[in-house]
Amino acid sequence: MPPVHQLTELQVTILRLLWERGEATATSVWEALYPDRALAQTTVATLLSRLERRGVVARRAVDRQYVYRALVTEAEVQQSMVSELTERLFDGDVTALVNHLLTSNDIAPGDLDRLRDLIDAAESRKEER
Amino acid sequence: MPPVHQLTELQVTILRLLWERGEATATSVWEALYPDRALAQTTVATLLSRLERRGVVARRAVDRQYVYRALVTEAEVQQSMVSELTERLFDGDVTALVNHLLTSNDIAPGDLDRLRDLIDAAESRKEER
DNA sequence: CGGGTTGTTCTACAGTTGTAGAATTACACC
DNA sequence: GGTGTAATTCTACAACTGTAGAACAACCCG
Repeated sequence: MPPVHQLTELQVTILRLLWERGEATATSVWEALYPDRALAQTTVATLLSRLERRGVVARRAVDRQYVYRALVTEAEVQQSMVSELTERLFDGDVTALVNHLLTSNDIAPGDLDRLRDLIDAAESRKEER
Repeated sequence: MPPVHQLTELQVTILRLLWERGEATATSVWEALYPDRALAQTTVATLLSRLERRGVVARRAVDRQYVYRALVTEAEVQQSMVSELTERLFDGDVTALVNHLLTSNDIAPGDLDRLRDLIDAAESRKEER
């Protein structure tokens, strides 16, 4: 697994499409993006080429076009970006991050119960080992 | 409060120093950074100037130097960067983020109990309103 | 007053990103 | 076999970032 370090918003957006679909051509990525971001096709092609050069995605030739797929998993990117952010903004203190999330307004009423369940699940996973 | 959008790692590192200290001269920021990142003093000065131009920090002249202070609060930056990340990587689902954190190895044994307390606290805050 | 010291600003440069037109390639079909 | 058509690659550019030397300003001290 290559070092993911940081990806920009647009790069992640593209990766998400690849994760969802497994594989996709440049054109189909462009189409999927279009409603939100009306980029030129060549722009998307450029982005994908650069990601390929960086080793973030790979491609294979099919017919007359390339089909791209992600070389990094969603979990890997989440892992590295979240821990980067935790480190940077919360001094590595995960509970501080969670506390921030709880204090923010982004929490829906039912979420709190779901979180308790998640914590219980995490606990039993821990005990198992 | 100005739109913070995204800040790079180094920019946040500098801001953190300003938050800790309230105010700081370019030189003292440089000194504090030095053990970790051996930058030239002029580099740090450049960074601070640019942040000032962007309205992220302000400065006032004292003696023969400038004293910088942050114009954005730590909470604001956390807010905007975390929700940005949640949006981007977890489709805005905060519980998915927390779940990721719980599943990762960054959780210390005692953290789970602390999190339960935090959830309880969040709940009573919610009920109060 | 002259020169060293210290801090700030200017200028510069390479790398990355978002952006996309221009050029090229390769088919597919008449 | 010539010509659209569709895709890829090349080239370009502005903005931002990390990086820092060079130049400048202002003070302090002898």
